[in-house]
Amino acid sequence: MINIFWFRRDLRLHDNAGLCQALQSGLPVLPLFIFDSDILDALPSRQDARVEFIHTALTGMQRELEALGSTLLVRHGKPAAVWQAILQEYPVQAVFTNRDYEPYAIQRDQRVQALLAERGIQFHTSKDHVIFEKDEVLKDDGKPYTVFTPYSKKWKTRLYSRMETVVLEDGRSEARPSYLQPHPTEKYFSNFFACAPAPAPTLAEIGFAPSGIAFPPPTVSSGLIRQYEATRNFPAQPGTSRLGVHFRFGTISIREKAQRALALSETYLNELIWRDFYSQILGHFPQVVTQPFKPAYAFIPWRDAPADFERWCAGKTGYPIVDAGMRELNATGFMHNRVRMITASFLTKHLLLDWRLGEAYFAEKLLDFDLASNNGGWQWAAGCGTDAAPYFRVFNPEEQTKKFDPEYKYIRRWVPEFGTPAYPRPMVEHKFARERCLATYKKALNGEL
DNA sequence: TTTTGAGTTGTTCGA
DNA sequence: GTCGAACAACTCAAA
Repeated sequence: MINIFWFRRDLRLHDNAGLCQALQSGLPVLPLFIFDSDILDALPSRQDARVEFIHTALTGMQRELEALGSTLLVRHGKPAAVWQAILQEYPVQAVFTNRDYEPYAIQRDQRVQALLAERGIQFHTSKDHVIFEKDEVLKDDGKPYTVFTPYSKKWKTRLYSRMETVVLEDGRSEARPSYLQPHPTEKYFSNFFACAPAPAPTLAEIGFAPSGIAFPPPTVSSGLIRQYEATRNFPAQPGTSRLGVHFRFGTISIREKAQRALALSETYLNELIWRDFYSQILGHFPQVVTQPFKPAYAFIPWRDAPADFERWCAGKTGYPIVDAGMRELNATGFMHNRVRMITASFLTKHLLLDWRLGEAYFAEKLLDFDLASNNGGWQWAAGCGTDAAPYFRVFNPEEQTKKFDPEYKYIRRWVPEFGTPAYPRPMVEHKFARERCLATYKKALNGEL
Protein backbone atom coordinates (compact mmCIF):
# COMPACT_ATOMS: atom_id res chain seq x y z
CA MET A 1 0.00 0.00 0.00
CA ILE A 2 1.03 3.59 -0.60
CA ASN A 3 -0.24 7.05 0.29
CA ILE A 4 -0.57 9.83 -2.24
CA PHE A 5 0.20 13.49 -1.79
CA TRP A 6 -1.77 15.68 -4.19
CA PHE A 7 -0.03 18.97 -5.15
CA ARG A 8 -2.21 21.89 -6.27
CA ARG A 9 -1.25 25.41 -5.18
CA ASP A 10 1.72 24.34 -3.07
CA LEU A 11 4.38 23.45 -5.64
CA ARG A 12 7.38 22.98 -3.38
CA LEU A 13 8.98 20.20 -1.37
CA HIS A 14 10.17 22.34 1.54
CA ASP A 15 8.04 23.63 4.43
CA ASN A 16 4.94 22.07 2.91
CA ALA A 17 2.39 21.28 5.64
CA GLY A 18 0.38 18.57 3.90
CA LEU A 19 3.40 16.91 2.33
CA CYS A 20 5.11 16.84 5.72
CA GLN A 21 2.08 15.15 7.22
CA ALA A 22 1.92 12.63 4.39
CA LEU A 23 5.57 11.72 4.74
CA GLN A 24 5.02 10.97 8.41
CA SER A 25 2.07 8.69 7.71
CA GLY A 26 4.07 5.49 7.79
CA LEU A 27 3.54 4.45 4.16
CA PRO A 28 5.61 5.38 1.10
CA VAL A 29 4.31 8.60 -0.45
CA LEU A 30 3.73 9.03 -4.17
CA PRO A 31 3.42 12.71 -5.15
CA LEU A 32 0.82 13.63 -7.76
CA PHE A 33 -0.15 16.69 -9.77
CA ILE A 34 -3.21 16.89 -12.04
CA PHE A 35 -3.50 19.40 -14.87
CA ASP A 36 -7.21 19.96 -14.38
CA SER A 37 -8.87 20.08 -17.81
CA ASP A 38 -11.94 21.72 -16.28
CA ILE A 39 -9.73 24.71 -15.44
CA LEU A 40 -7.45 24.60 -18.50
CA ASP A 41 -10.28 24.31 -21.03
CA ALA A 42 -11.93 27.43 -19.60
CA LEU A 43 -8.82 29.60 -20.12
CA PRO A 44 -9.30 32.12 -22.93
CA SER A 45 -5.85 31.63 -24.47
CA ARG A 46 -3.60 28.68 -25.29
CA GLN A 47 -0.63 30.84 -24.38
CA ASP A 48 -1.10 31.18 -20.66
CA ALA A 49 1.90 32.17 -18.58
CA ARG A 50 0.36 30.61 -15.46
CA VAL A 51 0.11 27.17 -17.04
CA GLU A 52 3.69 27.57 -18.17
CA PHE A 53 4.71 28.66 -14.67
CA ILE A 54 3.11 25.57 -13.15
CA HIS A 55 4.75 23.37 -15.76
CA THR A 56 8.15 24.87 -14.97
CA ALA A 57 7.65 24.44 -11.23
CA LEU A 58 6.65 20.80 -11.74
CA THR A 59 9.75 20.16 -13.83
CA GLY A 60 11.86 21.47 -10.97
CA MET A 61 10.13 19.27 -8.41
CA GLN A 62 10.37 16.29 -10.75
CA ARG A 63 14.14 16.75 -10.83
CA GLU A 64 14.36 16.99 -7.03
CA LEU A 65 12.22 13.89 -6.58
CA GLU A 66 14.20 11.87 -9.10
CA ALA A 67 17.36 12.77 -7.19
CA LEU A 68 15.63 11.28 -4.14
CA GLY A 69 14.90 8.05 -6.03
CA SER A 70 11.23 8.81 -6.44
CA THR A 71 9.09 10.61 -9.01
CA LEU A 72 6.26 13.07 -9.53
CA LEU A 73 3.19 11.63 -11.18
CA VAL A 74 1.74 14.26 -13.55
CA ARG A 75 -1.65 13.59 -15.12
CA HIS A 76 -3.99 15.61 -17.33
CA GLY A 77 -7.78 15.34 -17.28
CA LYS A 78 -10.88 15.86 -15.18
CA PRO A 79 -9.94 15.26 -11.54
CA ALA A 80 -12.58 12.61 -10.87
CA ALA A 81 -11.58 10.61 -13.95
CA VAL A 82 -7.89 10.93 -13.19
CA TRP A 83 -8.46 9.72 -9.66
CA GLN A 84 -10.43 6.73 -10.83
CA ALA A 85 -7.55 5.77 -13.11
CA ILE A 86 -4.96 6.19 -10.39
CA LEU A 87 -6.90 4.06 -7.95
CA GLN A 88 -6.90 1.30 -10.59
CA GLU A 89 -3.13 1.53 -10.91
CA TYR A 90 -1.99 1.92 -7.31
CA PRO A 91 -3.02 0.36 -3.99
CA VAL A 92 -3.85 3.58 -2.15
CA GLN A 93 -4.58 3.74 1.56
CA ALA A 94 -4.89 7.50 2.05
CA VAL A 95 -4.63 10.79 0.17
CA PHE A 96 -3.07 13.94 1.62
CA THR A 97 -3.37 17.47 0.31
CA ASN A 98 -3.35 21.14 1.29
CA ARG A 99 -6.63 22.98 1.47
CA ASP A 100 -7.67 25.33 -1.34
CA TYR A 101 -10.35 27.89 -0.42
CA GLU A 102 -11.75 28.95 -3.77
CA PRO A 103 -15.34 27.93 -4.51
CA TYR A 104 -14.44 25.70 -7.46
CA ALA A 105 -11.68 23.98 -5.48
CA ILE A 106 -13.96 23.34 -2.51
CA GLN A 107 -16.51 21.66 -4.76
CA ARG A 108 -13.84 19.63 -6.59
CA ASP A 109 -12.35 18.42 -3.33
CA GLN A 110 -15.75 17.42 -1.97
CA ARG A 111 -16.29 15.26 -5.05
CA VAL A 112 -12.87 13.66 -4.84
CA GLN A 113 -13.30 13.04 -1.12
CA ALA A 114 -16.62 11.29 -1.79
CA LEU A 115 -15.08 9.23 -4.58
CA LEU A 116 -12.27 8.14 -2.28
CA ALA A 117 -14.63 7.45 0.61
CA GLU A 118 -16.58 4.97 -1.55
CA ARG A 119 -13.41 2.92 -1.68
CA GLY A 120 -12.58 3.37 1.99
CA ILE A 121 -9.72 5.77 1.28
CA GLN A 122 -9.18 8.64 3.68
CA PHE A 123 -8.70 12.23 2.50
CA HIS A 124 -6.47 14.26 4.85
CA THR A 125 -6.20 18.01 4.33
CA SER A 126 -3.84 20.57 5.85
CA LYS A 127 -3.55 24.32 6.16
CA ASP A 128 -0.64 25.57 4.11
CA HIS A 129 -1.69 28.44 1.87
CA VAL A 130 -2.50 30.99 4.59
CA ILE A 131 -1.30 31.75 8.10
CA PHE A 132 -4.86 31.79 9.45
CA GLU A 133 -7.91 30.22 7.87
CA LYS A 134 -11.32 31.83 7.83
CA ASP A 135 -12.46 30.58 11.23
CA GLU A 136 -9.18 31.16 13.07
CA VAL A 137 -9.50 34.93 13.32
CA LEU A 138 -13.03 35.88 14.36
CA LYS A 139 -14.63 38.64 16.42
CA ASP A 140 -15.42 37.90 20.05
CA ASP A 141 -19.01 37.12 19.03
CA GLY A 142 -17.76 34.38 16.71
CA LYS A 143 -18.58 36.23 13.51
CA PRO A 144 -16.09 37.11 10.77
CA TYR A 145 -14.43 40.49 10.50
CA THR A 146 -15.34 42.65 7.55
CA VAL A 147 -13.00 45.56 8.30
CA PHE A 148 -9.29 45.14 7.81
CA THR A 149 -7.76 47.07 10.71
CA PRO A 150 -9.48 45.25 13.59
CA TYR A 151 -8.95 41.98 11.68
CA SER A 152 -5.23 42.66 11.47
CA LYS A 153 -5.07 43.43 15.20
CA LYS A 154 -6.75 40.17 16.10
CA TRP A 155 -4.55 38.35 13.54
CA LYS A 156 -1.41 39.65 15.24
CA THR A 157 -2.74 38.87 18.72
CA ARG A 158 -3.38 35.33 17.60
CA LEU A 159 0.02 35.05 15.94
CA TYR A 160 1.82 36.06 19.14
CA SER A 161 -0.39 33.95 21.39
CA ARG A 162 1.72 30.85 20.77
CA MET A 163 5.48 31.22 20.84
CA GLU A 164 8.31 28.73 20.63
CA THR A 165 11.96 29.07 21.47
CA VAL A 166 14.15 28.44 18.47
CA VAL A 167 17.88 27.81 18.71
CA LEU A 168 19.65 29.72 15.95
CA GLU A 169 22.74 28.56 14.06
CA ASP A 170 25.06 30.68 16.17
CA GLY A 171 23.77 29.07 19.36
CA ARG A 172 21.57 31.95 20.52
CA SER A 173 17.89 31.32 20.99
CA GLU A 174 14.90 33.36 19.96
CA ALA A 175 11.15 33.27 20.53
CA ARG A 176 9.14 32.82 17.34
CA PRO A 177 5.43 32.41 16.66
CA SER A 178 4.54 28.72 16.49
CA TYR A 179 2.28 29.44 13.53
CA LEU A 180 5.32 30.43 11.47
CA GLN A 181 7.44 27.41 12.31
CA PRO A 182 8.48 25.58 9.14
CA HIS A 183 7.21 22.05 8.56
CA PRO A 184 10.46 20.05 8.36
CA THR A 185 9.55 18.11 5.23
CA GLU A 186 13.16 17.32 4.36
CA LYS A 187 13.56 15.23 7.54
CA TYR A 188 11.23 12.67 5.97
CA PHE A 189 12.44 12.69 2.37
CA SER A 190 13.39 9.02 2.66
CA ASN A 191 9.69 8.20 2.82
CA PHE A 192 8.91 9.03 -0.80
CA PHE A 193 7.73 6.05 -2.85
CA ALA A 194 10.81 4.52 -4.51
CA CYS A 195 10.13 4.05 -8.21
CA ALA A 196 11.37 4.76 -11.73
CA PRO A 197 10.77 8.26 -13.10
CA ALA A 198 7.30 8.67 -14.59
CA PRO A 199 7.27 10.70 -17.82
CA ALA A 200 5.40 13.99 -17.45
CA PRO A 201 3.42 15.60 -20.27
CA THR A 202 5.10 18.47 -22.07
CA LEU A 203 3.49 21.90 -22.24
CA ALA A 204 2.47 21.16 -25.82
CA GLU A 205 0.92 17.83 -24.80
CA ILE A 206 -1.48 19.59 -22.45
CA GLY A 207 -2.35 21.99 -25.27
CA PHE A 208 -0.34 25.10 -24.46
CA ALA A 209 2.44 27.09 -26.09
CA PRO A 210 5.13 29.18 -24.39
CA SER A 211 3.85 32.65 -23.49
CA GLY A 212 7.09 34.59 -23.79
CA ILE A 213 6.46 36.07 -20.34
CA ALA A 214 9.38 36.11 -17.89
CA PHE A 215 8.88 34.79 -14.35
CA PRO A 216 10.15 36.79 -11.38
CA PRO A 217 12.57 34.98 -9.03
CA PRO A 218 11.15 33.43 -5.83
CA THR A 219 13.41 35.55 -3.66
CA VAL A 220 13.38 39.07 -2.30
CA SER A 221 16.21 40.93 -0.62
CA SER A 222 16.04 42.00 3.00
CA GLY A 223 16.91 45.48 1.79
CA LEU A 224 13.80 45.63 -0.34
CA ILE A 225 11.56 44.53 2.52
CA ARG A 226 13.15 47.09 4.82
CA GLN A 227 12.64 49.83 2.23
CA TYR A 228 9.23 48.54 1.23
CA GLU A 229 7.17 51.24 2.90
CA ALA A 230 9.27 54.02 1.38
CA THR A 231 9.53 52.70 -2.17
CA ARG A 232 6.51 50.50 -2.84
CA ASN A 233 4.36 53.28 -4.28
CA PHE A 234 6.69 54.32 -7.07
CA PRO A 235 6.06 52.18 -10.14
CA ALA A 236 9.32 53.19 -11.86
CA GLN A 237 11.27 51.62 -9.01
CA PRO A 238 11.66 47.91 -8.24
CA GLY A 239 10.17 48.54 -4.79
CA THR A 240 7.66 45.70 -4.60
CA SER A 241 8.45 42.04 -3.98
CA ARG A 242 6.90 40.51 -7.13
CA LEU A 243 6.35 37.38 -5.09
CA GLY A 244 2.62 37.23 -5.87
CA VAL A 245 2.85 34.41 -8.39
CA HIS A 246 4.98 32.38 -5.99
CA PHE A 247 2.40 32.78 -3.23
CA ARG A 248 -0.31 31.88 -5.72
CA PHE A 249 1.25 28.57 -6.70
CA GLY A 250 3.06 27.87 -3.47
CA THR A 251 6.57 27.93 -4.89
CA ILE A 252 7.47 29.80 -1.69
CA SER A 253 6.27 29.35 1.88
CA ILE A 254 3.95 31.98 3.36
CA ARG A 255 5.32 31.13 6.82
CA GLU A 256 8.88 31.82 5.84
CA LYS A 257 7.99 35.16 4.23
CA ALA A 258 5.82 36.19 7.20
CA GLN A 259 8.67 35.40 9.58
CA ARG A 260 10.98 37.67 7.57
CA ALA A 261 8.34 40.39 7.37
CA LEU A 262 7.98 40.25 11.15
CA ALA A 263 11.63 41.08 11.53
CA LEU A 264 11.91 43.64 8.73
CA SER A 265 8.73 45.52 7.90
CA GLU A 266 5.34 46.06 9.51
CA THR A 267 4.03 47.44 6.22
CA TYR A 268 5.07 44.35 4.32
CA LEU A 269 3.59 42.11 7.02
CA ASN A 270 0.31 43.99 6.60
CA GLU A 271 0.27 43.07 2.93
CA LEU A 272 0.52 39.41 3.89
CA ILE A 273 -2.33 39.92 6.36
CA TRP A 274 -4.41 41.42 3.55
CA ARG A 275 -3.94 38.14 1.74
CA ASP A 276 -5.45 36.22 4.66
CA PHE A 277 -8.14 38.90 5.06
CA TYR A 278 -9.46 38.58 1.51
CA SER A 279 -9.17 34.81 1.66
CA GLN A 280 -11.47 34.75 4.70
CA ILE A 281 -13.84 37.27 3.08
CA LEU A 282 -14.19 34.93 0.10
CA GLY A 283 -14.63 31.95 2.43
CA HIS A 284 -17.37 33.57 4.50
CA PHE A 285 -19.04 35.58 1.73
CA PRO A 286 -18.62 33.56 -1.47
CA GLN A 287 -21.30 35.67 -3.17
CA VAL A 288 -18.63 38.38 -3.66
CA VAL A 289 -17.48 36.43 -6.71
CA THR A 290 -20.48 37.74 -8.62
CA GLN A 291 -22.06 40.38 -6.36
CA PRO A 292 -20.88 43.55 -4.61
CA PHE A 293 -19.96 42.99 -0.96
CA LYS A 294 -22.18 45.96 -0.12
CA PRO A 295 -25.57 45.04 -1.56
CA ALA A 296 -26.66 48.64 -2.21
CA TYR A 297 -24.00 48.92 -4.91
CA ALA A 298 -25.86 46.37 -7.02
CA PHE A 299 -28.03 49.26 -8.25
CA ILE A 300 -25.29 51.28 -9.92
CA PRO A 301 -26.18 51.53 -13.64
CA TRP A 302 -22.85 50.62 -15.21
CA ARG A 303 -22.44 51.96 -18.73
CA ASP A 304 -22.64 49.60 -21.67
CA ALA A 305 -19.70 50.80 -23.77
CA PRO A 306 -17.61 47.98 -25.25
CA ALA A 307 -15.47 50.36 -27.29
CA ASP A 308 -14.47 52.25 -24.12
CA PHE A 309 -13.59 48.98 -22.43
CA GLU A 310 -11.41 48.03 -25.42
CA ARG A 311 -9.52 51.31 -25.19
CA TRP A 312 -8.88 50.70 -21.48
CA CYS A 313 -7.67 47.14 -22.16
CA ALA A 314 -5.34 48.26 -24.92
CA GLY A 315 -3.86 51.16 -22.94
CA LYS A 316 -5.23 53.86 -25.26
CA THR A 317 -7.29 55.99 -22.88
CA GLY A 318 -5.20 59.13 -23.35
CA TYR A 319 -4.31 59.15 -19.65
CA PRO A 320 -0.62 58.18 -19.67
CA ILE A 321 -0.45 56.64 -16.20
CA VAL A 322 -3.48 54.46 -16.97
CA ASP A 323 -2.13 53.48 -20.38
CA ALA A 324 1.31 52.69 -18.98
CA GLY A 325 -0.24 50.33 -16.45
CA MET A 326 -2.39 48.50 -18.98
CA ARG A 327 0.53 48.15 -21.37
CA GLU A 328 2.77 46.82 -18.61
CA LEU A 329 0.08 44.27 -17.81
CA ASN A 330 -0.39 43.24 -21.44
CA ALA A 331 3.34 42.91 -22.04
CA THR A 332 4.51 41.27 -18.83
CA GLY A 333 1.56 39.74 -16.94
CA PHE A 334 2.35 42.13 -14.11
CA MET A 335 1.21 45.59 -13.06
CA HIS A 336 2.60 47.63 -10.21
CA ASN A 337 0.22 47.76 -7.25
CA ARG A 338 -0.14 51.54 -7.21
CA VAL A 339 -1.05 51.48 -10.90
CA ARG A 340 -3.54 48.64 -10.38
CA MET A 341 -5.47 51.04 -8.15
CA ILE A 342 -5.28 53.87 -10.66
CA THR A 343 -6.37 51.79 -13.65
CA ALA A 344 -9.15 50.14 -11.65
CA SER A 345 -10.42 53.47 -10.37
CA PHE A 346 -10.34 54.82 -13.93
CA LEU A 347 -12.39 51.93 -15.32
CA THR A 348 -15.03 51.95 -12.60
CA LYS A 349 -15.27 55.65 -11.83
CA HIS A 350 -14.13 57.61 -14.88
CA LEU A 351 -15.64 55.22 -17.40
CA LEU A 352 -18.42 53.91 -15.12
CA LEU A 353 -17.83 50.39 -16.41
CA ASP A 354 -18.70 47.37 -14.29
CA TRP A 355 -15.86 46.36 -11.95
CA ARG A 356 -16.48 42.73 -12.98
CA LEU A 357 -15.21 43.54 -16.49
CA GLY A 358 -11.94 44.81 -15.11
CA GLU A 359 -11.73 41.96 -12.64
CA ALA A 360 -12.10 39.43 -15.45
CA TYR A 361 -9.48 41.18 -17.57
CA PHE A 362 -6.97 41.17 -14.72
CA ALA A 363 -7.86 37.52 -14.03
CA GLU A 364 -6.95 36.67 -17.60
CA LYS A 365 -3.72 38.66 -17.72
CA LEU A 366 -2.14 38.68 -14.27
CA LEU A 367 0.53 36.08 -13.65
CA ASP A 368 -0.13 36.48 -9.92
CA PHE A 369 -3.93 36.34 -10.27
CA ASP A 370 -5.62 35.18 -7.10
CA LEU A 371 -9.42 35.12 -6.97
CA ALA A 372 -9.78 36.39 -3.40
CA SER A 373 -7.26 39.23 -3.67
CA ASN A 374 -8.24 40.29 -7.19
CA ASN A 375 -11.92 40.37 -6.30
CA GLY A 376 -11.19 42.23 -3.07
CA GLY A 377 -9.04 44.77 -4.87
CA TRP A 378 -11.61 45.43 -7.58
CA GLN A 379 -14.48 45.75 -5.15
CA TRP A 380 -12.34 48.18 -3.17
CA ALA A 381 -11.62 50.23 -6.30
CA ALA A 382 -15.31 50.35 -7.22
CA GLY A 383 -16.20 51.34 -3.65
CA CYS A 384 -18.50 48.36 -3.15
CA GLY A 385 -16.09 46.22 -1.11
CA THR A 386 -15.33 45.83 2.57
CA ASP A 387 -13.59 49.20 2.81
CA ALA A 388 -15.47 51.73 4.89
CA ALA A 389 -14.03 54.69 2.99
CA PRO A 390 -16.34 56.92 0.98
CA TYR A 391 -17.16 56.25 -2.63
CA PHE A 392 -16.18 59.78 -3.64
CA ARG A 393 -12.54 58.84 -3.39
CA VAL A 394 -11.96 59.12 -7.15
CA PHE A 395 -8.32 58.91 -8.18
CA ASN A 396 -7.16 61.82 -10.30
CA PRO A 397 -4.68 60.30 -12.77
CA GLU A 398 -2.71 63.53 -13.01
CA GLU A 399 -2.43 63.95 -9.23
CA GLN A 400 -1.35 60.33 -8.90
CA THR A 401 1.29 60.87 -11.58
CA LYS A 402 2.62 63.95 -9.79
CA LYS A 403 2.90 62.02 -6.56
CA PHE A 404 4.17 58.67 -7.74
CA ASP A 405 5.78 59.13 -11.16
CA PRO A 406 6.80 62.80 -11.11
CA GLU A 407 9.60 62.37 -13.65
CA TYR A 408 7.42 60.30 -16.01
CA LYS A 409 9.93 57.45 -15.84
CA TYR A 410 7.34 54.71 -15.63
CA ILE A 411 5.13 56.42 -18.21
CA ARG A 412 7.92 56.78 -20.76
CA ARG A 413 8.95 53.19 -20.28
CA TRP A 414 5.53 51.93 -21.37
CA VAL A 415 4.15 54.81 -23.46
CA PRO A 416 7.05 55.90 -25.66
CA GLU A 417 4.82 58.04 -27.87
CA PHE A 418 3.66 60.10 -24.89
CA GLY A 419 4.12 63.79 -25.68
CA THR A 420 4.03 63.27 -29.46
CA PRO A 421 1.07 63.84 -31.79
CA ALA A 422 0.69 60.05 -32.02
CA TYR A 423 -0.55 59.90 -28.41
CA PRO A 424 -4.36 60.03 -28.15
CA ARG A 425 -6.32 62.80 -26.42
CA PRO A 426 -7.99 61.85 -23.10
CA MET A 427 -11.04 59.73 -23.91
CA VAL A 428 -13.01 61.49 -21.18
CA GLU A 429 -12.40 64.75 -19.37
CA HIS A 430 -11.48 64.30 -15.71
CA LYS A 431 -13.78 66.88 -14.15
CA PHE A 432 -16.76 65.73 -16.19
CA ALA A 433 -16.07 62.05 -15.42
CA ARG A 434 -15.63 62.71 -11.71
CA GLU A 435 -18.89 64.59 -11.43
CA ARG A 436 -20.77 62.02 -13.50
CA CYS A 437 -19.44 59.27 -11.25
CA LEU A 438 -20.35 61.02 -8.00
CA ALA A 439 -23.84 61.88 -9.25
CA THR A 440 -24.47 58.33 -10.50
CA TYR A 441 -23.26 56.68 -7.30
CA LYS A 442 -25.19 59.10 -5.14
CA LYS A 443 -28.45 58.48 -6.95
CA ALA A 444 -28.00 54.71 -6.96
CA LEU A 445 -27.15 54.55 -3.26
CA ASN A 446 -30.08 56.78 -2.36
CA GLY A 447 -32.38 54.36 -4.11
CA GLU A 448 -33.24 56.84 -6.84
CA LEU A 449 -32.37 54.46 -9.65
C1' DT B 1 -28.15 47.83 24.93
C1' DT B 2 -25.84 51.90 24.15
C1' DT B 3 -22.08 54.52 23.16
C1' DT B 4 -17.89 55.70 21.13
C1' DG B 5 -14.15 55.86 17.99
C1' DA B 6 -12.65 54.67 13.73
C1' DG B 7 -12.46 53.17 8.92
C1' DT B 8 -5.55 50.96 3.24
C1' DT B 9 -3.85 53.54 -0.43
C1' DG B 10 -7.97 60.52 -2.25
C1' DT B 11 -9.26 65.10 -4.21
C1' DT B 12 -10.77 69.67 -4.20
C1' DC B 13 -11.40 74.10 -2.52
C1' DG B 14 -10.56 78.10 -0.12
C1' DA B 15 -7.99 80.51 3.36
C1' DG C 1 3.02 76.26 -1.75
C1' DT C 2 0.61 74.60 2.39
C1' DC C 3 -2.97 73.46 5.38
C1' DG C 4 -7.45 71.98 7.06
C1' DA C 5 -12.03 71.09 6.06
C1' DA C 6 -15.48 69.18 3.21
C1' DC C 7 -16.93 65.53 0.54
C1' DA C 8 -22.05 61.93 3.74
C1' DA C 9 -23.44 59.41 6.26
C1' DC C 10 -22.90 54.70 7.74
C1' DT C 11 -21.32 50.58 9.62
C1' DC C 12 -18.28 48.06 12.21
C1' DA C 13 -16.02 46.55 16.45
C1' DA C 14 -15.30 46.83 21.07
C1' DA C 15 -16.04 48.67 25.53
